[in-house]
Amino acid sequence: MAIMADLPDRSAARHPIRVVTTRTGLSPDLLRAWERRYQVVTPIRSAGGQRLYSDADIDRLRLLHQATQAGRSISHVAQLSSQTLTALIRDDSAPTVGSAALAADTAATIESLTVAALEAITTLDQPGFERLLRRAVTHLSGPHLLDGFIAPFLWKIGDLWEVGRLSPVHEHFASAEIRRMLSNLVERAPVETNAPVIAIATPAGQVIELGAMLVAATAANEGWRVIYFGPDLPAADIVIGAQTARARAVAVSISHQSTDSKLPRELEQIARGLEGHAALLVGGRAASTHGLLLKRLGAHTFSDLESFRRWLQTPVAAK
Amino acid sequence: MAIMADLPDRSAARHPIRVVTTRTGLSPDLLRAWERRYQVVTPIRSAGGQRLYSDADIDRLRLLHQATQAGRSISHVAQLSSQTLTALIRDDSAPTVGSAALAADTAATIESLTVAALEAITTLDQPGFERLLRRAVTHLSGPHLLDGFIAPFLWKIGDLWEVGRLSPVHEHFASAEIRRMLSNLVERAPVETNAPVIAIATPAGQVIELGAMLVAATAANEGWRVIYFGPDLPAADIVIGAQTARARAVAVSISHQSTDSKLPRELEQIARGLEGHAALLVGGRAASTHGLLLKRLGAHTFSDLESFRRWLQTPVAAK
DNA sequence: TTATACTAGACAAAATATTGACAGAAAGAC
DNA sequence: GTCTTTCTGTCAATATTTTGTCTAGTATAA
Repeated sequence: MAIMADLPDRSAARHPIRVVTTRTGLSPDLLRAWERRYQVVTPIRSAGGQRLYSDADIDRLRLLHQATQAGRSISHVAQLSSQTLTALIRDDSAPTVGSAALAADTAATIESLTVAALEAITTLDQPGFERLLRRAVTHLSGPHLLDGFIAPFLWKIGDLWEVGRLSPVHEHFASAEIRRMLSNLVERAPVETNAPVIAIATPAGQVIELGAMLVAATAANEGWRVIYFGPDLPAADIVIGAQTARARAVAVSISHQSTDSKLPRELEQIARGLEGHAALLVGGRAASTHGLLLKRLGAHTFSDLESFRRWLQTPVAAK
Repeated sequence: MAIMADLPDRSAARHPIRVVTTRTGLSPDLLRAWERRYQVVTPIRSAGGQRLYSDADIDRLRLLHQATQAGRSISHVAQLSSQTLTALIRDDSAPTVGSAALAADTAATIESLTVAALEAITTLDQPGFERLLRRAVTHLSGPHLLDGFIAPFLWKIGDLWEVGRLSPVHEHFASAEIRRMLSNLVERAPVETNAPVIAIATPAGQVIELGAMLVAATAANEGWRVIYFGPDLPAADIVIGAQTARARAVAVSISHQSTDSKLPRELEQIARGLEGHAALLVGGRAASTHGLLLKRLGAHTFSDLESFRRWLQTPVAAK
């Protein structure tokens, strides 16, 4: 799968401070201050002495950012392990009594996670599946989690379902759990107050919502403020919503491809309604079907999360 | 055990006053006043002299908060042990849960929350709405939150939507946010390992899911283990799911009442499939429409969350 | 050459702590 | 019942700590 191909490079990649700033929402000054005062991370240096951050560094900085946003002082959380941090953040965002202990099993690869998750789904083992998802969130972060685990996993479930190896209960159960996990992810992503807004929905007639939720999680992960409208929303309403929320971009997900649909008309209406105010992004399994139309409308289409993520990362000014 | 070594040391985790404020709902001033006057807790201090609370401190403060809200004065309960407090609170809250009368201040809280929430929805103020929901979760507990705030609020939105005062965007937006909050509630509810299992779904043709989520949150709140299948699931699959998960009860929510539906046949099929293994509970706006049929099938029907909650509370042996 | 990054030091804003005070509510005394 | 007295939550003033940002001068990268 093309998505998987460029994953390995990611762990070796190093990023200058500018990139870290856009991805974490922390200013360069603050990054240096944290490093100087508390050694929160220790990026390697280039030949000339400039900082080069790893993906792990960025993940850690994100966690620290969330912790401080939850009211903790940087000096107290700076030395904590990533695991402790995730546990803290989870509890912080849940004012209700959270007494569940975090399961800290051995680090699990995506492969073993997938196997175990499929097992949990077929036996409808709710606590087990929830534990697995939580473990995935703890051990994989950002792109690895979404592009590398969740998206392929959903594909797999879809395939098994079509073949008849999984019944609708299993698919429903998995969807509900994954949906909860994703919406939590969106909720907990650190967002700056002046972050650009992206509105996410599924056009009228499209009731499958998981693709849209993946998109939402990705956008939140890249520092955008997400306003999520859910599935099956008429074009006119998508436009109203985008305007009211002052969205910089509108992403719609199309996964089901019906023959007699009024989808083209809906898409056209959205594009015209947004004209100039916001970019229209279209993704999902059935997006490419309407490629020509979308190109004419000036919309961006995406075949995978990776390219969508890249679009999100390009500076807003360039759009 | 090697695994334990990796566990974040929860007991060692310390929290600054701001975090305690959000978790307990007590203002910083009040926290300091209680400590100064009655030594309700004695947090350790950081090098700079700032308070650092333990998890136990937070638990104790929560108990004290509940006790005072139940009408006891802080000076009387400040010295009591946590056990005594728990017993007190249980006795205090027991009578009020059943009665329809809300405490005056609770009613006021709900009123102001409702007004603010409607405002946030119409302006599509995502951060604001999220903040409101979080505040609701901290300030209202269990029945008050669900029966008293969320359920009526959903009705209100539905009404406004029918009248045309709210457009589908607003309704979609509110639904997505509330759904997230409810699924969080389910996830965080403390569940004992041998708790009875309840499966929750919406029959085929019923795509409105919020009623089912309310039911799920209520059940989780009453200590049941919830397995959630989501909307639009065929009868045969509901039965399979209930059996696989060894559910003691199956709750289905019917909110949409269509004329030509195959709903009666679906309900009948579920009832026959469960025969003897699990109780069938039917709720939702349109449940009463099928009252006769359901009675004949031996199903329990509920017109509100309150009666549903009572059923959940009756000892399992009696069923 | 121009934009970006680095160090070191300084500074202002934000959060917390302490003490003392005050108004309304609750409890007791008469 | 009415009148203290006590209790309780909140607020103000001030001091201290913590934190994020800024400046100045220098160096690196494209």
